[in-house]
Amino acid sequence: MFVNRKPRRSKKSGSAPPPEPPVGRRVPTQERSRQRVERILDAAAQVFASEGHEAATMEAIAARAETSIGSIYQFFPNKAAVFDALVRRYHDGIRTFFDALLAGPLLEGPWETILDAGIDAIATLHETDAGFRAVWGGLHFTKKMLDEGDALNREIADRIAVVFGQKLPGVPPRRRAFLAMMVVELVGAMLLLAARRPEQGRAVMTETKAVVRLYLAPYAQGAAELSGRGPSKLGSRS
Amino acid sequence: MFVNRKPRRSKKSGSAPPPEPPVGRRVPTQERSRQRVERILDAAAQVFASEGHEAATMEAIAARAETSIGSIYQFFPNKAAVFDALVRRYHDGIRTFFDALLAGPLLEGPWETILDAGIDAIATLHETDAGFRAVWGGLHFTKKMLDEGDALNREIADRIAVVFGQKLPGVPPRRRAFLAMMVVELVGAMLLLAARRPEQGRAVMTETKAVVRLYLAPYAQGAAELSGRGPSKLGSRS
DNA sequence: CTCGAATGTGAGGCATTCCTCATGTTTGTC
DNA sequence: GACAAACATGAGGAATGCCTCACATTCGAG
Repeated sequence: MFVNRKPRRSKKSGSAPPPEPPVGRRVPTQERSRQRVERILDAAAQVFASEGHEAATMEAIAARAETSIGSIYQFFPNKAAVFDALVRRYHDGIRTFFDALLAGPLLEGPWETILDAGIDAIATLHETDAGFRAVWGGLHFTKKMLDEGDALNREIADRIAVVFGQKLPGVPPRRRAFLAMMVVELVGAMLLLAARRPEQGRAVMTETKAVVRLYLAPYAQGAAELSGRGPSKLGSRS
Repeated sequence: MFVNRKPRRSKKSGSAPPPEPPVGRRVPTQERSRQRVERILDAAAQVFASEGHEAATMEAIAARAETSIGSIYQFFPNKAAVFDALVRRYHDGIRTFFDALLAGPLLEGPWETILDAGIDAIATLHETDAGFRAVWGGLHFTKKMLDEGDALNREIADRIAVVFGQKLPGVPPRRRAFLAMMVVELVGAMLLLAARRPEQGRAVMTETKAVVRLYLAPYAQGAAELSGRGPSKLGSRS
């Protein structure tokens, strides 16, 4: 466990510390320390991704960041805060990623194109960025982190549901949200699989696109009445 | 890390210990201790599943098993061995599960029925057994454990590929294996999702069945030539 | 340059954890 | 009942990890 140490907030007596961040640490004001914080987060991601979670000690992170333990504690109150910050950084990155994706000219095309391009883009991001990979797949050793990952997935699903509203009209909102959730989770899981089996990674993502297309096809414009599977009440059960 | 203690194998001198398990510990011969070993493994699964991996200390496991730390070390050489045994136990359980599933009269029916019944059965197992859930989704904090989980998935996929050989003729073997892998991983991921969102769990599994059916439909008897998607070389890339 | 504030450092305190081992208890056999 | 082997126990040794704090260094304004 991380935080169950005695508070021990002694502080030198004789002077009232004026600002003092309530729970966090010093806020970096110089460029130097801002870079240091970045290096610490990079190191945390690298150590976690390559050495595994057991090896992610503060010593190891400090060493990889080429700094000292003390420096870490200048900016982070404890170990959990480091990983919180790391998670937040990558989650923000993913949000930005989706902002860019859904703001581009992509939305003009048919839904199949959007999906294919979106999946390709995420796959590339996942392949490229080790930190993203670590946060996406492996940083779930705290209940809180798992919850935050889940919350991010819901957020992404919400955005996709909006797109579905435009591209798959005639599907009731609840069902739309459910479909979006399924797509997000499905693609996310397949990303993990692709990372776990590098030699088949590309093929996995190709098939993932096919799966999602097949899954959504019955809901595309006008197909609802033709096939047996149309918009239904599924997904709104308690 | 677990095992990087000095061997310290002192042993009393003066007598050649005749059997002595090479790396493990005593092999339980009495019924009493056999039950104790079971209780220890149960406790390990429970602690891990409910308290999370950080709380899975030997003390906690001993307490939950209502025994002493010393007793654990009577049968397990170290902490890693406990989790190894736990993983092995549940993996064996899953193998037995598939043996029963694929040996029953189920195989006589059409492939859709087999898939639906199989998915339902696994979902029930996953819902019922907390230990299974812990091993399936959360015991991946060691490289070795992740690898063993991956190996198990491959094993399951191999068995399913055999069934595909009977039920989806005309699909080349490599493609069959790939499809089986996709199905296994897809269902596995959806099980995790269902556990993460209990209120939608049933709906998720229902949709999973639909996804898998849609995915496999083009490969069913005679459909290969009709649709655009037939047996292809996909999945055999390096 | 001067000086105060911001920043950087790492040995060591404190807690926690794994694991051992001397001692005590139970079981099965004669 | 007597005895040995199997089994059970938990205090404590050894290691490790988180975090602090006194001191050193760098920065930037005047």
